[in-house]
Amino acid sequence: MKEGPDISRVAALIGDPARANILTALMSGKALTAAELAEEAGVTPQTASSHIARLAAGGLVTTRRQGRHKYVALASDEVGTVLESLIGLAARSGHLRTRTGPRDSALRHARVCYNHLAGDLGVQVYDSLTVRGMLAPEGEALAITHAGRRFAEAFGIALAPLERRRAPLCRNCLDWSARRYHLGGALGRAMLARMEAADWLTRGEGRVLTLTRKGKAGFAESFPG
Amino acid sequence: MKEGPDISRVAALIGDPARANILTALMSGKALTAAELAEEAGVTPQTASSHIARLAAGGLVTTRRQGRHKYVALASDEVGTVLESLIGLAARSGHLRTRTGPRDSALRHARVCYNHLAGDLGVQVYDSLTVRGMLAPEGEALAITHAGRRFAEAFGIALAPLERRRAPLCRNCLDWSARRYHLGGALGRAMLARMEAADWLTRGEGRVLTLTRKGKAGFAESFPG
DNA sequence: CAATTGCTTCGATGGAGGTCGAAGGATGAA
DNA sequence: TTCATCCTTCGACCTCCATCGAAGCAATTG
Repeated sequence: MKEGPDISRVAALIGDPARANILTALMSGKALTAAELAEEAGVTPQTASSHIARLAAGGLVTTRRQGRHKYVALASDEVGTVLESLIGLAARSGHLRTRTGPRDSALRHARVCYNHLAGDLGVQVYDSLTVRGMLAPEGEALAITHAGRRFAEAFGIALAPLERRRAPLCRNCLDWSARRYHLGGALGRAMLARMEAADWLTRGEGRVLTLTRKGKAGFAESFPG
Repeated sequence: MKEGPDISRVAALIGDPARANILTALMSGKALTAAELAEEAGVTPQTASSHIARLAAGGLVTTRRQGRHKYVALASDEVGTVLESLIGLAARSGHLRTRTGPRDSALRHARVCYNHLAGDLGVQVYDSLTVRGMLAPEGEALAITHAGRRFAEAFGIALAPLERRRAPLCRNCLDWSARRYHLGGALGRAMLARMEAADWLTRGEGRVLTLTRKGKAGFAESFPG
């Protein structure tokens, strides 16, 4: 009937609430077991099993058996990118959930977005780096400056191995809660890993990140407003 | 149950084949009437009317009455971007349609992708500009060089007004048919408009573009391999 | 070897929604 | 006004599929 790839199949996969919850939970970047995903999605293990099988058949997730556990993860960065762009579009179109849970405010403050830092804290980092000339946004694109490279190395991040990969080093990532940009890409992931290693942040339930006392001081010093 | 914008609602809207066809047809950038969309989607006018109402309620399209016609268009560039990224994901995940129509090969050669040039011809332009140092890709980002600015102005494109807009000037757009990048963004749109004005290309059925004799010579001269 | 845990398959149920025929506006043309 | 065209609403049908109970398989534990 029409030409091109069948976009509706992929969209229909994401279009079920239970599957969307599963995919959203996987955006933390961690591999989760089928039982955990069932809990996240609010369905029974049987139902989750069927959904996971569909997502895997559709190429959106990969599964790996380990003992009697089945670990599920997003199939690629591209899937995560598509999900984030859908979240952005949904937020702008006013498709907010009717029920906002108690974790909501904590999520707005600091959360994981495919292994990089998002939320108000992520926006603060982005703004601080941009104002001080470490990052150079050009439209939707984002480049790192020489000053930014020095800063990253001083922060404990080796840029060279990150740049050898095909994935972009810096990427503007649109924050659905703040409607502002935060730092994605390989550098964003490396920075979050560094912050976790330095005990600035601890992972809470789901995608929530909690700021430690040490982190509070560290952010104020390294990323002044 | 979960936090954040409701991604599944938007995805479910795109997830119906008829609606996906409608949205894909609108990616030409033109506003189409309800009857035309019904034809494109392969459903009756009643069904199309219902789908259009849902898409409008979901914020994906805008409608405008003009006489007894109802013109439908994508609501924003962001919707087009999400659709393209979904097309890319679908193509990589192997969700190709079972039936490939006769227009398929023409589409692979040259087509409209949200008002800029895509297909083999679009990739040729992109590669030619990149090799000759007019465009500077950095990861997923894309910048225009000084040489590129001179080239664009000589091609009859005033860059200043384009840069005042918030939308990016250059954007890498992933081609589902060639799996390579072509030039999107404001500059991509301006170049296609210029090519059409110069009678290099004519719009065929749907998103198909046909190369004229004049255009054949023009491409060979302006965008040598 | 049980017993327990984690996942999957099968079958039945129920609901959501896509589809079109028929009829009813709404707009413009003759 | 009358007609034709375009779109919409209503109602009925029907398919698809999400969901869960029950049972079965697989792997670890005692």
